[in-house]
Amino acid sequence: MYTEKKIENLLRQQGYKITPQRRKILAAITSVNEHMTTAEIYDKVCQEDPGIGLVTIYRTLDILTELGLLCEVHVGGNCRSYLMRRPVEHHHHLVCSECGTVVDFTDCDLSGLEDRLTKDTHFEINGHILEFTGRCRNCIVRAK
Amino acid sequence: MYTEKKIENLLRQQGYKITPQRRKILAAITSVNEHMTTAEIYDKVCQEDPGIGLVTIYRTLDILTELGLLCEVHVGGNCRSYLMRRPVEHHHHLVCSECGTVVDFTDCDLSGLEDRLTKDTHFEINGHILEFTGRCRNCIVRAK
DNA sequence: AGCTAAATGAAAACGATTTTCAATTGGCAG
DNA sequence: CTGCCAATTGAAAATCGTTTTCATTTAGCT
Repeated sequence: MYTEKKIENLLRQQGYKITPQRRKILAAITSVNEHMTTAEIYDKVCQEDPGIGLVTIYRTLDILTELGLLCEVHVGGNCRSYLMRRPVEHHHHLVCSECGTVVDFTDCDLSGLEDRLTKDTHFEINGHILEFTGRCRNCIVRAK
Repeated sequence: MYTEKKIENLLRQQGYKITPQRRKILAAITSVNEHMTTAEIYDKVCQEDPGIGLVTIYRTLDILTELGLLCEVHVGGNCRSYLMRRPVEHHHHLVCSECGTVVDFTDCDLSGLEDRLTKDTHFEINGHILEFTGRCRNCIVRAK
């Protein structure tokens, strides 16, 4: 689990400056346990600091993504890429196609499949995306 | 496997008209066994009919996607959604992060994982995305 | 306190996709 | 075969999310 402070130190270590804007962005991201789109993060930060530029959000999110502190959800017909909070450990998503709720899970044993694919295709596999889609409990109940 | 004719009939059945433009788009898509972006499909169709509008490509691809005759690849940092050919059968992708080559594979036994997730989360799971990323044989060789 | 490279915000640029709208056309009805 | 009308088309403009540009500000070392 990354605290705001830890992330700040990480940024400093990498030579990035700690600006008030970045502090607010970190505060926004770490305060929420849900997946958020860029726009949602922007909105949240704006509540604190209406003067902040959307560009700054993008730039900061880019840095955080590059450092592996954030990751993205790849789901949905239009393929909008949703940013989400702290992965660190390898994990996956279960996404409700009705309300967008995202549940994380970590264990996925794909090593057997990966081995077979490596053998068949001679690819050097270095990662995978695994996402389940469905309807969450709430949406099932609501539909009745 | 869908032939051009079969797709035309499917469209007709659904009340869509068969126009010369749509014929050319179908010809382009069915003639290629590779994954193509919208732009690539557009280019290909343009070789046949330079007058065709990109809009028409988009509209036709939307229809075909809705009818389940096409699907998309969800991979890559910027999450560009690549359109590709005829899925019909459930399948997955192995994508080279360097050159973009896509290899399909069909078998993925995720039923155990799916069962466990259903039990844990009470989601009604109805699908999944599984994509491996890596470097293809060519790119590995080239890098040496 | 002063300096400098990094960071910021506004505006413009951008690429992919969608909407608008007037003109055209496929395909059924007569 | 002909006419009609809703569906389809293409051009242009609009839109969306993201990136670039650039002049101004600022974090953080000296």
